[in-house]
Amino acid sequence: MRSLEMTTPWHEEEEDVEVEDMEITKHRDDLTESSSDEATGRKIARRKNGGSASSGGGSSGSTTRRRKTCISARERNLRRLESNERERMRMHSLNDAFEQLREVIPHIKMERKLSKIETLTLAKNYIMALTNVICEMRGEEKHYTFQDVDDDSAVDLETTTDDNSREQNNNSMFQQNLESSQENLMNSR
DNA sequence: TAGGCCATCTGGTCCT
DNA sequence: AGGACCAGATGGCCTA
Repeated sequence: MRSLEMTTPWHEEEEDVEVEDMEITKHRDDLTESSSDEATGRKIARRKNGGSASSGGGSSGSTTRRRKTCISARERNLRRLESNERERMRMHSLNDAFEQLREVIPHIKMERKLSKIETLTLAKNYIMALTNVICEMRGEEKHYTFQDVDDDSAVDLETTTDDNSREQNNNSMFQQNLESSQENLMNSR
């Protein structure tokens, strides 16, 4: 478990807290304007308007002031903002990867896109199905069995019966797809 | 309205 | 030292 003790919260610097809040808001304005992603801009805008965005630990509303550190509060703010931007970019690239994964996983089309946990679960099942096909082609025993929905998935705890049946459909679709492509492969030889 | 999912911020820790 | 990664917190949106 992480320690909730913060060593040097960035707002507990030599400058007044309120001044720093103003500055961080200004920087967020800049980032919002420079961002090409509208959704990102909206999210940041929301943060500006409403959310405190304070995480657990030191930012619990304390207005105590401390005098120390070799870098200025302004510099610290700037680094925080740069760090936020990098983190946003990192999460965007992660989401891009999820999107690419969604595109290559055969699944029953839904009106809504697959959630992240669904995407990972389907990907796992697809890999298992592919592994089974390889085993079959080698004349080995299948590694995995698809019985209903697997029991250790977080999805299973939260999904409805419809979702469960959809996942079963997806699994059987894996099998059908793989069997037909297996036949094609055999025929082409 | 509750719950699921998500984006973002944030500070701590790890890695180069 | 600085960036990447991680996990907790928060609040918005959507759906049943």
